[in-house]
Amino acid sequence: MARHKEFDQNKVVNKAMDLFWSRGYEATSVQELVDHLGIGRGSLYDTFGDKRSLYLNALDCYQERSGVELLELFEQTKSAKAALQQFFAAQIDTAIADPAQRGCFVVNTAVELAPHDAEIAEKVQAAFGKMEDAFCQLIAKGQQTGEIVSTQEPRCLARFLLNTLMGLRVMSKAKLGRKSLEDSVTIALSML
Amino acid sequence: MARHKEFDQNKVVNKAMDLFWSRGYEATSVQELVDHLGIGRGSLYDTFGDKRSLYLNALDCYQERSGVELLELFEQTKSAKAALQQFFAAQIDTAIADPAQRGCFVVNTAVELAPHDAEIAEKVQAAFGKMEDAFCQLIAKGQQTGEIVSTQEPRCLARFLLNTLMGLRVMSKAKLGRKSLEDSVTIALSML
DNA sequence: TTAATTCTGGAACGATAAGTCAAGAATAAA
DNA sequence: TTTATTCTTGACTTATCGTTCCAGAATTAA
Repeated sequence: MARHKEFDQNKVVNKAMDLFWSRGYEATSVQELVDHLGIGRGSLYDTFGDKRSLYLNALDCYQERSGVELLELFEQTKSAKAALQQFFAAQIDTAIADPAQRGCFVVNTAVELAPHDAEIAEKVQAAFGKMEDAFCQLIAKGQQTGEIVSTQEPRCLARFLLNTLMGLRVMSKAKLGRKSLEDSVTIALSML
Repeated sequence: MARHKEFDQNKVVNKAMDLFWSRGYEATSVQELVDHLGIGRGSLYDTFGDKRSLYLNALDCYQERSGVELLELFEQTKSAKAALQQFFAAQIDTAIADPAQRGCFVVNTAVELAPHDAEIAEKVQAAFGKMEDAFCQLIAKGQQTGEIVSTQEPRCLARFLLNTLMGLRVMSKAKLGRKSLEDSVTIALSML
């Protein structure tokens, strides 16, 4: 009866994520979105409702993506400790390599929007919770095999690691140099 | 020859800081500033130039304020370790008590503006550097008295603590509950 | 081919943005 | 008191904001 959408909704959300991620919510105008997404203004509003809903879509998209990364981290055959070391090293590499210093979309959202938007705050909390859980499982695994010290609760250590990660993602916004980030990670992981 | 300013410039900058701190740069309009500052639009532009310059003034004001806090931390007679514990505990209390979840103005600035504004990025770097230096001196002092382990370089430990603090200030944006923050701090400080 | 439906792009909307400016009030030196 | 200067106020400008709407192109079922 009717024609199909001419654009791939998933690709459009990914492009929107790029913009929101690098510029933030307020600093990104709908006009910029229209230009960058390659679809018309009307299509944007028909498909997503409004700017905020598009942002929520982009946020979900990001979380899905980083969820996959976490799953890979968790399921790899290496030791838990090595997996964590590799994970944090990759975080530093990514942060240093990004010329736009986008940091982490969830952290950016937490800082810019969470205090003023309850629905977004919930999403941010959920994202943090997921990461904490992943760390927690990995640590518990490492404690069972004995390669991670058992003097601390896995949950507490997971929170500590999550906190370290969030710190990293802030520091990487300010071009502090690789050494600063590595020092923090080295000491944090020596805790395990 | 001419009349004086009717308003106290310092107080006005402090009020501007309040607004920028809780809403961020982009989400704060000049009209809101005018309403909240209690001065006219013209006075604002005559005195500060533009919105961005007023923001820079507010940022300086904030750094000055937290610089004083750090100095007090450093100069108190207690042990270095106790001073750090007290400092982080106070950070948590402040974060939990703030209904607006403003977090840290420097962190907010780092996330929202530093990647797109070189001058602001420099200010943020300077602020981070100051904190790192303060931590470093305190740690060195603690290592001299033997109450802090000397197995790590003071500079590295300082970076680690700074990272922990930045993490805290992000986590506090998302209403994660006191326990999460305390777990992170407890483990981080057990490193010393 | 026709009719029903949906998508598209851009014009247009009212609201609000940041920033300017001029006119009058206030002040201090002469 | 006069005069020169500065401050304050709010209306104004220009541009852009997010959003709505519509006319026409595109598509598919009948």
